[in-house]
Amino acid sequence: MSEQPKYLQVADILRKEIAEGVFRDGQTLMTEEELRMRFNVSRQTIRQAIALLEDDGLVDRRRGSGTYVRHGPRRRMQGTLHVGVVTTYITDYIFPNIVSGIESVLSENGVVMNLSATYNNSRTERSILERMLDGQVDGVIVEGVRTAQETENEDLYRRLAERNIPVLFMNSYYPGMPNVPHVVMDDYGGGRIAAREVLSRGYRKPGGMFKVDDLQGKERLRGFLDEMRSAGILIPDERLLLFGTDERMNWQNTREGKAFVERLKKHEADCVTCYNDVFASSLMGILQQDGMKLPDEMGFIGFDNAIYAELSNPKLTTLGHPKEAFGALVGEKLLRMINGERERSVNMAWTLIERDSLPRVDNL
Amino acid sequence: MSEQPKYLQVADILRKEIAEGVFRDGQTLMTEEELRMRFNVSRQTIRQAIALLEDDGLVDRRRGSGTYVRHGPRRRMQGTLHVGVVTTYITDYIFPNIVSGIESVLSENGVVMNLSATYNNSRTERSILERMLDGQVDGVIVEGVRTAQETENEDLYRRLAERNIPVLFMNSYYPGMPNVPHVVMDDYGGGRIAAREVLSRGYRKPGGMFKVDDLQGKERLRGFLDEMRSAGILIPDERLLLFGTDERMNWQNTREGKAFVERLKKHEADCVTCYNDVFASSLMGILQQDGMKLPDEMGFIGFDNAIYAELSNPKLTTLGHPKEAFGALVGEKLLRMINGERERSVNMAWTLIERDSLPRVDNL
DNA sequence: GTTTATAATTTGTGCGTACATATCTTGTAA
DNA sequence: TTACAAGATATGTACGCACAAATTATAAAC
Repeated sequence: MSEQPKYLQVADILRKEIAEGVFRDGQTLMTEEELRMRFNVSRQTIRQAIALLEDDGLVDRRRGSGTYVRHGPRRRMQGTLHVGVVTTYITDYIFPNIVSGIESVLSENGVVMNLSATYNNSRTERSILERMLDGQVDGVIVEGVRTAQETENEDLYRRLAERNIPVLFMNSYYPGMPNVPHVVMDDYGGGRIAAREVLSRGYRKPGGMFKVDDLQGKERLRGFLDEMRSAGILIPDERLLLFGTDERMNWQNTREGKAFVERLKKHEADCVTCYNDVFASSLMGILQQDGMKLPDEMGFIGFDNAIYAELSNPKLTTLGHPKEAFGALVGEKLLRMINGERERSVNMAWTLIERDSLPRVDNL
Repeated sequence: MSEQPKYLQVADILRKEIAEGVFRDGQTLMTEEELRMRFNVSRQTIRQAIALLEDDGLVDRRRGSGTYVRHGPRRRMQGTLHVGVVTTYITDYIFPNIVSGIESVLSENGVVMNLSATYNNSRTERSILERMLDGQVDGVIVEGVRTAQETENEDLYRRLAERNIPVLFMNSYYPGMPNVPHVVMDDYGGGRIAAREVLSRGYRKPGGMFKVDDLQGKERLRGFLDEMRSAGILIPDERLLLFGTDERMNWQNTREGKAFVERLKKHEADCVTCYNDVFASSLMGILQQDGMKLPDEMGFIGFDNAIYAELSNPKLTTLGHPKEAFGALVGEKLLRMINGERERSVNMAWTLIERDSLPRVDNL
């Protein structure tokens, strides 16, 4: 009684042993009677502990037969497999395309998809993952939330791992969890491609704006700066705008945002590499409203090749995200993981899509 | 011991009494001791029964205080509300728009949406609803599956009702469950509008193709035929093609489908009212491929005003589904239901959207 | 060797008791 | 009236026992 109730202690020990694979060979867990003697508690206490494991879907009890550890693919007898998909947004931007790619693979395989959005909020992510743990999903695809920081939800991911529920990160992952595979774009490489493109087209005062509270933005920025540096160009802070998710919707109203725009109007930079196409078209619109002629006076390059890229004026030169193909790969990978295969992480390559926003310029 | 274990019997009785609102006034359920005397069983048995109710989220136990019946809005202490949304499809057709409308309302209110698709399969619907029952959702929005037939899943809807989890049907509902409110389009009225439109533009040999295994199609067809009849026109079977979800993807390869197309090519009808825009544009394409000049040789009218309506050639005249506004209304209604209000069913009106596929014709 | 009856094993149900711990109520003192 | 302490009340934990019901292993019979 010292600290925790006995049945919880017993449950924790068994949980750990199951995770470690102690019971892998023999299909059966020890008998209640054996456990009773081992832990020197009453049988009711043992039963209380095992009930917890059963709730978690870790073991199956069969009257007259024994208690069996569920391991490997947890296919319920006649039930359909369920996969939870947790993205930051659902109906915006390129997410419908990615989700569509995932869904087509899952539905072709008779797997039900269960889709939720975190809105890049860690507590929402927590709430969603808790529900997934309650609801017995067979696999989870997650787009990490503010992955530049440590996640508060590592305990939930650990519980998923304890239950042998495969987890696959997409777009963005938590570096603190190296054992969980991910499928992401090669953001560092993308940053380098963007930088190289900017330079090769003759720009000499490159600037950039990046969201840096997720890995994508951090890596894109890092690649961008690295490539610039290796070309002998050091970008001063005045030509960079860094911001987080919370400033996303109204970065242009922040002090830093306004100052940045003012500096651009004075032509302190001759082009801007943008975190993604939303910000690129938003920034272009602001500058145009203030009378700047684009793309003549300033060049722009974005990421993702979203609809904005086609609709904006000038049309955006951008790095193309495979979207549907990306989602399909993610779905296929998770299905293989559910079937017990070990999967490696993937960094997909970007494709440059040349449009009108980054024309070649002549510098004396 | 006769039939069922005692603890199950006790649980069932309590479940029923809770559903009937016996404990509504006093916030607290009877104490374990009182229940023990009432049912004349041991306290352990009572606890076993109450544990089941707790798993279902029907009651809350507080050590030192008592056992409380959860009724009305089940807001978990600090947790976020979760709403399950079950549609037939997610990424196709007008569903992204409807879902987007729902999502915007829910996310504005800090409610997490949990989206799944049935693919119009009753067993998939069952599997999804079971997961929702496990995972403690606070409300459910469902698009009924093949609502022209009885549903096999009425038991699950009953369990949702027992737990005071509000359910709202959208687009299509089960007539056998009159107590569950729904938000649908006025499909019967839409059928009449389409018929009136066809007649007023001078068509004299109207035909139609309808999916009739869901309420929408049945009602659209009924309204269409009623309006025709009241105008003195009886449509022979040869000018109608009726089919179900399973024939959806390749109706044109079925015997009936082929025969129907052949009759159209012989101009046995001068216009076709179609279940929705997918079928309208699909049918137009087939006829055009066979050399028919549209819309001169045959008129078409669809339902829903999906993208197809804009993209097809000729552009489709169709009845406009409000999509986002529809979804928003659905979301708002469910939120009110979660807050304990009683909501009435809604039939939303269609708006005729005139494009090019149903031109006025001159008949001698 | 196969079948069938029997016994042993294992989990499920049910009762009773005791004490722990959190909460609520009541009474007393300031 | 407020604050605090003691007691009453309710659920939580833990033990023990007995028997039921399903499964599995064993032994006997053909």
